[in-house]
Amino acid sequence: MKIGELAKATQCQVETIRYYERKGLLPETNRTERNYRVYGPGDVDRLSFIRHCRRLDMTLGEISVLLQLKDASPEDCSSINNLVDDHIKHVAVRIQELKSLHKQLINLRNSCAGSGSVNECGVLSGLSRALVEESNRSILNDRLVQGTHQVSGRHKAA
Amino acid sequence: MKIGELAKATQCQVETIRYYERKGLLPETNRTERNYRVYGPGDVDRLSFIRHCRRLDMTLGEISVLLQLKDASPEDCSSINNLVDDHIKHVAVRIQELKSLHKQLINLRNSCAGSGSVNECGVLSGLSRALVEESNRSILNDRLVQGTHQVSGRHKAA
DNA sequence: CCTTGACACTGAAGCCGCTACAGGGTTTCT
DNA sequence: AGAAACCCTGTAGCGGCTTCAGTGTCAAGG
Repeated sequence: MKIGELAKATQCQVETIRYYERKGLLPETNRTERNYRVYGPGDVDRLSFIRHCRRLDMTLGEISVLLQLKDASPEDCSSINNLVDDHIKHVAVRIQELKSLHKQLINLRNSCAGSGSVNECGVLSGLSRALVEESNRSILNDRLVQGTHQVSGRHKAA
Repeated sequence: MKIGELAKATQCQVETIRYYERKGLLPETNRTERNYRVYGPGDVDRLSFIRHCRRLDMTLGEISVLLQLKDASPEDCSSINNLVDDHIKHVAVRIQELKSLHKQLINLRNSCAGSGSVNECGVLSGLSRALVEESNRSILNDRLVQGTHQVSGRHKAA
């Protein structure tokens, strides 16, 4: 099968496949006489695996490690489980951060009395002040949160 | 005051200040004879505002809009509130996505019986299959989640 | 047989919000 | 006077792609 067919089979964009190849997640394939990449069912499996991992928000680095463990088929699965456990922790931390953020934003929003002028509004002045509440200060503290906004490429395309 | 002092006053890195200037969030300042940027108290306010917004994970685009509204001081604050409301929605959506993700990961992790071989483990095979549960399928569906992993620059520095 | 359109290829640049570095000049302190 | 600490510009890097420019290939229809 050619790259376009693989793309359809895995719900993945053609460019993304080539990108994964460059990054070493997919092996370099055989080529046709005319230099087209040729894939087999094993490639569908491997790419599906990668995409599922990405959907679980693992980094390409983590996925790389998983693929190596998978390829090596070691005796026990503890290294895989450790990786997954770590990832679960990442996600849990992000959720806590975002919850704290959400709380702060709601507080901020509530500081607007109604439809008065900006000067009376409280939201802008709230933004001018440090508005970290006592609530979750220890978590959010001084760091930036990041990651609320989705990268939109896939959505536009799909 | 010079750029380093502004940086200290706002807990912001010097390079970030110059970056904001390039991006148009901070105006181009006066310069000394020797071409050093010179800032006043108004700049501290403006940069603090920007940093607080960033701490609330707004994009520079959103902050730009807020700054314009702030500068223009319109009659009512509804446009500001709308922006903040939208942002709150973004955050809420991200939290839901991450919760669903977390659930899926826990399920995946539980599919490992114990310390058997990888073949029996279930985690890898789970990753090979689509493992979106019925639970939150509508939300996560086919899209990538992203943003679990923090960009670490600031932490290293601080 | 020729054209049109869909597909394939490479390489480079763009997105976000910075960070970091190279390679200079200036100021401040000892 | 010399060293450390600051300032400047410009460029490249991070992740995970996307997009674009420019070219080549292939199957179907007129």
